[in-house]
Amino acid sequence: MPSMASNNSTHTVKVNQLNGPKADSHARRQKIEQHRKALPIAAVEKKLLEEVSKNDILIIVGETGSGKTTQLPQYLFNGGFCRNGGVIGITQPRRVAAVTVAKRVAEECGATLGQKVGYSIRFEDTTSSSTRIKYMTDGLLLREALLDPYLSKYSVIIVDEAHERTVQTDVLLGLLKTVQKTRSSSASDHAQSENGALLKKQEDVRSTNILKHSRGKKLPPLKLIIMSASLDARIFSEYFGGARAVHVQGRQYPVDILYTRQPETDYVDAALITIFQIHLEEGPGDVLVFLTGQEEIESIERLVQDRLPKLPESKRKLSIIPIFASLPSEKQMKVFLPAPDGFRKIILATNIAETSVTIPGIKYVVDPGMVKVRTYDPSSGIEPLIIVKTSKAQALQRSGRAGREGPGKCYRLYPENEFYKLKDSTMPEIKRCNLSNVILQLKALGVDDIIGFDFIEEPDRMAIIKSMELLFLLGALTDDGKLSDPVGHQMSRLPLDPIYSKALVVANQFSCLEEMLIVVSMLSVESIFYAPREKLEESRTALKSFSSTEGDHLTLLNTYRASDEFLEKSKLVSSNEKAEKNLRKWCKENFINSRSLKHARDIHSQIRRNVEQMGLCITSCGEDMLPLRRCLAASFFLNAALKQPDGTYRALSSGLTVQIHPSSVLFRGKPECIIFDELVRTNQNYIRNISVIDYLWLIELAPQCYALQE
DNA sequence: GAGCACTGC
Repeated sequence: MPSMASNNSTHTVKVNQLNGPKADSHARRQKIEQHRKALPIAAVEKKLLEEVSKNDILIIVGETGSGKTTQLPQYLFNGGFCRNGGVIGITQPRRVAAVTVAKRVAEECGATLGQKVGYSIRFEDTTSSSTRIKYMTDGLLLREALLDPYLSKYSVIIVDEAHERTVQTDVLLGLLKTVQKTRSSSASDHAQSENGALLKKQEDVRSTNILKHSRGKKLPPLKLIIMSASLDARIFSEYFGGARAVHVQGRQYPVDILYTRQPETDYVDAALITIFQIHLEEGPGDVLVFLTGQEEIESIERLVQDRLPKLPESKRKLSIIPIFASLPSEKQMKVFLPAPDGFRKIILATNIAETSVTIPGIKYVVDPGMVKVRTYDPSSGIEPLIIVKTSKAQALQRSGRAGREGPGKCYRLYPENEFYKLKDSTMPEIKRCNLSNVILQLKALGVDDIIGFDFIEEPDRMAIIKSMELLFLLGALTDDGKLSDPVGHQMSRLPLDPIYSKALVVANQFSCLEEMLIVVSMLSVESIFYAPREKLEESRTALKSFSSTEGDHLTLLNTYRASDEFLEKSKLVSSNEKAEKNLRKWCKENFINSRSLKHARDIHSQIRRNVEQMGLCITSCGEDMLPLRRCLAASFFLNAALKQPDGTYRALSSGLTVQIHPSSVLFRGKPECIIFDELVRTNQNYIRNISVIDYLWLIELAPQCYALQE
């Protein structure tokens, strides 16, 4: 291994001679350089460059703290991999990671963000024509592929965190495998061919390779680097034809793993006992407890508070901090604040603390070994959340949270032999989710044979068939399984659930695109309304001013319009910033989740641009909401339900007995025929976001599914 | 009369 001894130590002399802010920045640059050189990956810079030069595909297994995400792109840039204007693209599964890493790397390069180094995520693109190191989400790169099927601007693509195996990462790997083959083996005359022809042409490429080779300009080959933190690189290596894998050391403090002697019957109770045990017997340091959901977190919080007065006074200095995704962000921020003097922080977290949020100061981790996951039942289309045991990889990830700043301890609330019985890794998302969106995107990329597509791991056959069927019934696919024109093509361009895309594509014919843009934006975000138990009455009164007797979709429309009107008025008299702040206050008064509303506004402006680019005319139905409800029927027809004599409903496509969720404005109304947005299974089958329709509309607008019954 | 892990375009 080449030694990477410091080669510019002579600069140190100069630094001491400088004064003022310049000296500060110089000192800072030096500090950055020192930090970079001390990273484990720095020792293998030269070796890595050689490996990338020699191999078109390289798997890098980098442990936590190796520095791979920030350093490798810089090594490649300095190693000449951006010659001829090529861009190094690095994908991340999460937005925050793309943003924070890009900022850090820009600083390390001494560049302004958006110049040499930038990031691009949905709603936010900081890159420019001079950007050479581009961090982005993997979903965004997939979208880019729809416009540029050969990803021609990239000379290197690094897929980071591939071990997480998100749907987007898996699809991206399949796409990149083909893109790379095409770019290294064939002429680029397809580059000028129409979008979406990429994989369809793949067959021709193989058979008429030489012929194609002689025409057109050749695209430069694509270097592909897959980075994973899991110790097992085999699956990636095998997928890429026995690709070379290299290992980069990490830098983590040791974490003591402790197990229970016996299996615990009640992990919540066991967690509670462990919290107190750590607090009373262990030295200073904060505690991170992994729980499965909000309910568990709130119940443990109450239990700890209840027991606290029973402790000796000197031992009562515990600060309990809950964190989960739906918590308002200002409350989430509390995990980053230091506890009051002498207090120990006990952080009660969901999976959010496993990868998304890194909390400083954690010395102890309590891991009951359970996690809540979404599953998918292809036959009913329901995606229930269930509590299951974690995988070994997950348990390791959790315990690692205790060793970031110093040696730590992890308490696994199960016996050691149970650990060995756990699955090695979590089942990839693609094997347990609805595939309709994935299939629509692959079709748009020209993959006609979905079952024959080279997935790193094959999805369930039944799930593929069910999703194809849905797309066919929506009119996105033709009889022979090809993307339909224009409906399928238009739908694939929209970053939405296929049913929502369908609603937009047909809204034009109902002259209600303006309204439908708002409705699908509001449906696309987490719940807009919140009703805290202690203020149930107040929140209900607030909702009343927006509610419509015709259903929740119109209620969402009214809400959006009311908020928009408020914001516009506010902007007339205040600065934009002040107006946004006023809007947040307005949200609070009206029991609306302002984060969700902001998200809906962002989606709205994006999809409005999308439909304009498609050349659709944005029409409005004005005061008459009938066309809007008919349009909902024309797109949500698979989610239709009829009232039964006992007051429950029968979902027409699945035959399931369902109930209107109590949060719906139609909960008491009980109309004869309705369409709904989603079916959730808890104690019962509940349907949410519902609108009143006429059964005859279904026969008229969805004859492929409904006929007049004799 | 009910509660929902986490991401992403």
